[in-house]
Amino acid sequence: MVVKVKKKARFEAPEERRRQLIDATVTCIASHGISGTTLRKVSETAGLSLGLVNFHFANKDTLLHHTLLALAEEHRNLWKQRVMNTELTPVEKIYAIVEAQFHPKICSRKKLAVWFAFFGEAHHRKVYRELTAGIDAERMETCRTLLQGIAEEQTLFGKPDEIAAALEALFDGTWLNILLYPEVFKRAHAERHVKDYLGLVFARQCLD
Amino acid sequence: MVVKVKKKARFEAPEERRRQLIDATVTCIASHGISGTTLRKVSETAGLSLGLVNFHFANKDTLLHHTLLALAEEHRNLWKQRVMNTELTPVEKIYAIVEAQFHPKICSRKKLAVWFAFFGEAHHRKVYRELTAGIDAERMETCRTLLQGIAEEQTLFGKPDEIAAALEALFDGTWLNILLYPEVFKRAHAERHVKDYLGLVFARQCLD
Amino acid sequence: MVVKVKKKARFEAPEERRRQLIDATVTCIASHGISGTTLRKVSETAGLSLGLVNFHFANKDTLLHHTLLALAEEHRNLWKQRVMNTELTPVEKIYAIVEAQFHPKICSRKKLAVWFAFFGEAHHRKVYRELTAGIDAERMETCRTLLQGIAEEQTLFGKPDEIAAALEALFDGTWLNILLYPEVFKRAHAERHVKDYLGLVFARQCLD
Amino acid sequence: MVVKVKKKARFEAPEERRRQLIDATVTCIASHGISGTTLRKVSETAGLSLGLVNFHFANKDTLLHHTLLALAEEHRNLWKQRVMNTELTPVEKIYAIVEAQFHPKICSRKKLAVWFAFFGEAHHRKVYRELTAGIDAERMETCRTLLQGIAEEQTLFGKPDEIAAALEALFDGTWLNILLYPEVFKRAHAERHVKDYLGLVFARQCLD
DNA sequence: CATGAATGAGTCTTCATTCAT
DNA sequence: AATGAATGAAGACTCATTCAT
Repeated sequence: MVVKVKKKARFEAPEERRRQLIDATVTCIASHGISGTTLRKVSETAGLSLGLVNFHFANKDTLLHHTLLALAEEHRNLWKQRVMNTELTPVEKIYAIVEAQFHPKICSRKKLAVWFAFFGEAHHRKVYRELTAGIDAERMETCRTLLQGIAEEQTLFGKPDEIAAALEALFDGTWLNILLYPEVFKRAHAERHVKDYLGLVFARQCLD
Repeated sequence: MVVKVKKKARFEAPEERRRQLIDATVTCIASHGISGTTLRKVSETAGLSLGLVNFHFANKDTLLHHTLLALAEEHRNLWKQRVMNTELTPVEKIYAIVEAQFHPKICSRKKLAVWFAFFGEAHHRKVYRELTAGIDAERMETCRTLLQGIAEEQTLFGKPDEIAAALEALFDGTWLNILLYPEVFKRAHAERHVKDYLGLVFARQCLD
Repeated sequence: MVVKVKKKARFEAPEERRRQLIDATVTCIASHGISGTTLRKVSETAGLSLGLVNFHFANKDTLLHHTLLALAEEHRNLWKQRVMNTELTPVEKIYAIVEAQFHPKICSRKKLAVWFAFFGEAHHRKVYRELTAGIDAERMETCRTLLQGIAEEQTLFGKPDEIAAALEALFDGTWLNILLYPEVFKRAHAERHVKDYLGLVFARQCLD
Repeated sequence: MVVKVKKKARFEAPEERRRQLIDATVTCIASHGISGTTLRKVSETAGLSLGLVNFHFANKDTLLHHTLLALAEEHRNLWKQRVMNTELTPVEKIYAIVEAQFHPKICSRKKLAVWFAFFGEAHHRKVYRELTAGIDAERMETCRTLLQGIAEEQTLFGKPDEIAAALEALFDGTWLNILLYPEVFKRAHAERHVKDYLGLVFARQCLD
């Protein structure tokens, strides 16, 4: 005799469902890449039915779009909130941005994998640019402005523009190293390397 | 009466065929990513028949494998040959490695796209590691050794280990920026930023 | 505090609801065909909720069934009422049937589209037959009987049976032409053509 | 033990394959309508694999397109060839067109079902118009021209334009009746009715 | 009565791979 | 060696239907 088991998750708040699906998408992208992230795998990972994905997100692209946005906003919120803190000096704010970059919530291998999944295919790169170019530019501009302010106070080895650009490159490059060779490159190392670079730029060694 | 016209490219040297197919694969990955690179597209791009792809490469994975290897070896050959040059000082060798990294043959957007295609998906990342971890390690180790040698001669702001690691990160990070925002980040800028970093490390500013 | 705003159309008379849904179904079938008529589209067209459709009609087939019946009955009522009119001569009654066939309420492109939607698929053709074969036969039989009566009074060029059959064919064929090429074939033309045919049959030309 | 049965149909001439698939499509549309004609059913009906359909026809729409064209051309070839016959009088040519319309090869229920399948849905109606409006117009124009020629020789009850239009309507209407009520309406009856109509138009009865 | 989230079977389409020629 | 027709598994997406609220 067949006993109908009561399905677990019906009638959740819509926002909650979307969040569940986005989380599952992050997990899937991390494991299988974007093209290997099938809607079936996402639904299974989320413990929901296949059709539900398309009910809450018009199509796969929309789901990916929201997944990327969710990560981008989580990251921005983290460093923005720190930069807003009026008690910090400009130098401290820059360091805070570095720390946000390598914060465990942001710099988990799972999430790094998602970023690089978007970087890995021309189509998704375009989507990435459309969605987050602004956020990237905002962070870089923030750094540049802070550096400019610092430059008025102390010697800076390098132009603010170029230091900001190098910083972005270090952020991305260390992320990639962590993703590729996690046994060798750890979050703490990455943070250290970037801070060491800033140490050179802020010329503490020479000033002393 | 029907006369069978002889097809253009039959009975070419097998090595030539494989090279053609690998080039076509690079082009396809750059345009459509790995998952969007179908064997049909590769064969059409190469101007060859579909069956030929599976004839020369057991399967798609093997084709990708050889494509990655071809790029990795091209890159290694470039910097190795320069580092071998006994007329260069260690400092010059390091700069030569940087120049190789941003050489137009290596650092074209097409080829960058291929690298990041492999970085973008867990499965391909694994392949990448298996095939090129050695090459990456070799380059980093070479830098480290050179830096160690330099450290015996002059003040170095940073430990050779960490400078080598930061250098790798800068390489990858600048590549990514070039790939993502080609209008903003150019090869020449990238090279400049890395060299500026080395300038800080080699402490020229302070020494002078 | 949240105040639940009363939705516009709740607790309407059930018959009214069904009528709304049938009208929406007609509209949808005309635009998208039967298979393109989804319950969601019907509910949206009617401005009602999705669940309501299945509440008032057991399933899609039932909804289609009632939609067809509604059109068939509307048509029958129109010609029946005219044929009942005891003041008309048999010839006038036949003409009245023709006029009913091309009455704007019956012969709108929207409704023609629905008829031919049912004709277009074996399954729906079967449904059509089950529901309206009787109505079709009734109309044809009415014509035949009228023609038979007329034949006793005047020369008729053709047998009542066959004239009735030809009439049916003309009805359907002109409808199809209006549906297919509305710029070329208008309701008025169609009516004219059928009446011209009757003119030949009733042999006015020869009698005069 | 599993014995691999040799698959029957490999490497047929491409044109032959397309013909097989079109035939299967006609069969499927007749049984299940256009929306019920799945590529799987088509491939099974043809005894071929699913993927092959999309190999020979870019997509379902293209397959339908070619199916419709095949029927339309078969029909046109039949009446055209007869009208070309210089030994026939204009009246005989008109009758030949009628006979072509009800020729067993053209007027099989299977093929009628396909025509009305296209008539039954707005989207397919549009396709039908785009593909065969010219053929329809050509046939009607041919009739009109023939009738005009006849009118110069003998009394014609009706204007050539309108007779041609009525003829088209009779063609379509009788086809529909055959499709809907095959037990009642037979090909032979339909042909008879149309010829009777022409008999009235050509006014034999009155002339005698 | 009414709602709309949830389900899952079914459809079109793509594509790596095979293999007769 | 070379070709490209053929295969079938797998993916995105749709939709009738159910059902908790």
